[in-house]
Amino acid sequence: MRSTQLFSKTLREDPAEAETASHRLMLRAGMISQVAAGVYTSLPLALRAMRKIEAIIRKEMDASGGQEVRMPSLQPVEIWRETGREAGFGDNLFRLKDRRLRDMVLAPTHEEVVTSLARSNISSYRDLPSMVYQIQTKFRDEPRPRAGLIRVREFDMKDAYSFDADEESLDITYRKMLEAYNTIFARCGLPTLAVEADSGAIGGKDSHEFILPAESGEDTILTCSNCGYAANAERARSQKPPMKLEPEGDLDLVETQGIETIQALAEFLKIPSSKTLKAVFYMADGEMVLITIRGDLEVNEIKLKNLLHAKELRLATPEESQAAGLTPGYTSPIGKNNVRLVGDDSINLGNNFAVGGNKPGYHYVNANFPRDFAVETVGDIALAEDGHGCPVCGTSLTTVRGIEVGHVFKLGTYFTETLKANFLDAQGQQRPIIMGCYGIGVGRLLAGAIEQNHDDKGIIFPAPIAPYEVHLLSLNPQDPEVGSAAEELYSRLERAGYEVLYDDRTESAGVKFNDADLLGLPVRLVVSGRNIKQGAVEAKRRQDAEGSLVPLNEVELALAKLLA
RNA sequence: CGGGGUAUGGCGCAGCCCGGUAGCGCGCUAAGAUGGGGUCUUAGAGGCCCUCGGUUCGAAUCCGAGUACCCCGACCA
Repeated sequence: MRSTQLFSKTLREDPAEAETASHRLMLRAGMISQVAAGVYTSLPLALRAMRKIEAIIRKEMDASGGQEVRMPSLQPVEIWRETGREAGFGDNLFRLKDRRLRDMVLAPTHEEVVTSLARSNISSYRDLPSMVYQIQTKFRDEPRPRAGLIRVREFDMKDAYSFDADEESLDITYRKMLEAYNTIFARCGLPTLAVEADSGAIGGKDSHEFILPAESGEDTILTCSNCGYAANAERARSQKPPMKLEPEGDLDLVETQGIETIQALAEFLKIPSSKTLKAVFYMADGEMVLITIRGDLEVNEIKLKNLLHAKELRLATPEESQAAGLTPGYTSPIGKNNVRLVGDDSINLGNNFAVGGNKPGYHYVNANFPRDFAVETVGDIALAEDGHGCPVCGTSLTTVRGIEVGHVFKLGTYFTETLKANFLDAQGQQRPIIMGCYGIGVGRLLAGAIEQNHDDKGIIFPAPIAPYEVHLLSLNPQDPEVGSAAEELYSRLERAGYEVLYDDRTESAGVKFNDADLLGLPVRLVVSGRNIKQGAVEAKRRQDAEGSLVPLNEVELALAKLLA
């Protein structure tokens, strides 16, 4: 491709709206163009990179026994009602009406349709296991699209769905997919971390996310450098900092006028925050729940939601707390019987806690569980944090920020049961098919790749997903000698099958070098008067500081080395 | 949904406080010079100043109501 013909242009200045590196660079490089919040046009350079990612994905999915299909985005709302996910997705679901005023949705994912498909195509254990996948557009009305292609409302996703007869078979499929995913990301030149993840409201046993480490990422991961444990903070378990047990003291009420936060309480009483218990008020499916957790820990709402089997969970409003007789800053579970009481298991780690006095201006000291208060349920509902112990080996956990680029889960039989996708087993019994699903965000992976691979001058594309392999610059194409040498080299490389972006513009050398750095193609070839005099071109990899002169007739040899 | 911010040629911005019919840089067009890190000169083209309403002889500018986009949060009492 000649630069003079390329549809998009680079920008000399940073677009004002873009703060995240990948967003800024993709706009400047002329890869994407915004249409609305979270809605983008992919220009030729971005599309080529995405096609390369897709090709890698297809190859691995096919190799794992997947068969490509194409399901529609436009779907009747009824199947979403059947599975309960019309409500589940809520406002994230794009809705529209057709001309007969029937309710339709733009699909955010395809479990409903694929399960219906399985119902009509799979009837016997002989049809299992099997897997279909597609690379197709998803629509999700995200509350807050952000950072260019990182979080958008319309995006391409590879989604695969597996069908198995039993759990053992699903295990095999699942492990095969974990491997395929590792291969895909490795082949894209992108190191990812497979981490344990929350499987969401639908349930299912195992779930892993593939995280691309990046500072700008939205996910927080806890990892153990010793045993390799890695989990999303949403569900990570941890060994909470232990506290020495003391001889139990007598429960006592002390005056603490104006002391309303854990921090103030700890300072006032000259004790660590881990010697306090804090009370947090939630509404779980409309019911007030009082959470008690050690003062140095935070509530993990996802863990809490899972523990309570709640559909909807949110913090209680001040009015709701008031109505339940809970005094902000001074509440404890002691003597409470008008609300549900739930405790984090940290209430067992330590004793003689300071807790709210249940009247303004007072706190109890030496509160002990279960001597002084009861709770309906005790469970792990605390957020795992940097420095906590690894749940497997006890080593101190560290946190990493990252971008979720893939997610795999064992779905089990939720969809096949509600949509009655059964098969006949060898004994002639009807049983629900067991499903797994596996997604990769193509555009997000591209953005993540740039997030991870750039410097202050621009993108540094991993070779396997670069829009072109070679950036051929002709400095001063007006010069007949340079011009014809560059033209010859260009057509020679094209014929040899290289993907070349040929900067044939009559721009100054500086402009061309800067644009080449911005686009970040793996190898840059420079044809100039001074190189040609020596019968050579300069070859330089984007990530290297210096290039080297290569004789004209050895360019292919050099490229083979530099692109390896 | 809550908070903050922005909206003026393709991009980045000034002008607004103090109302008088729009300007700068980049990019674009043309010509010439230059030719290894955003080079220089000259001449041009390009704007319902987000929308609607109001005030006024007159509104990019003042007032009101919208809309869009960006950022933060959606979490501890």
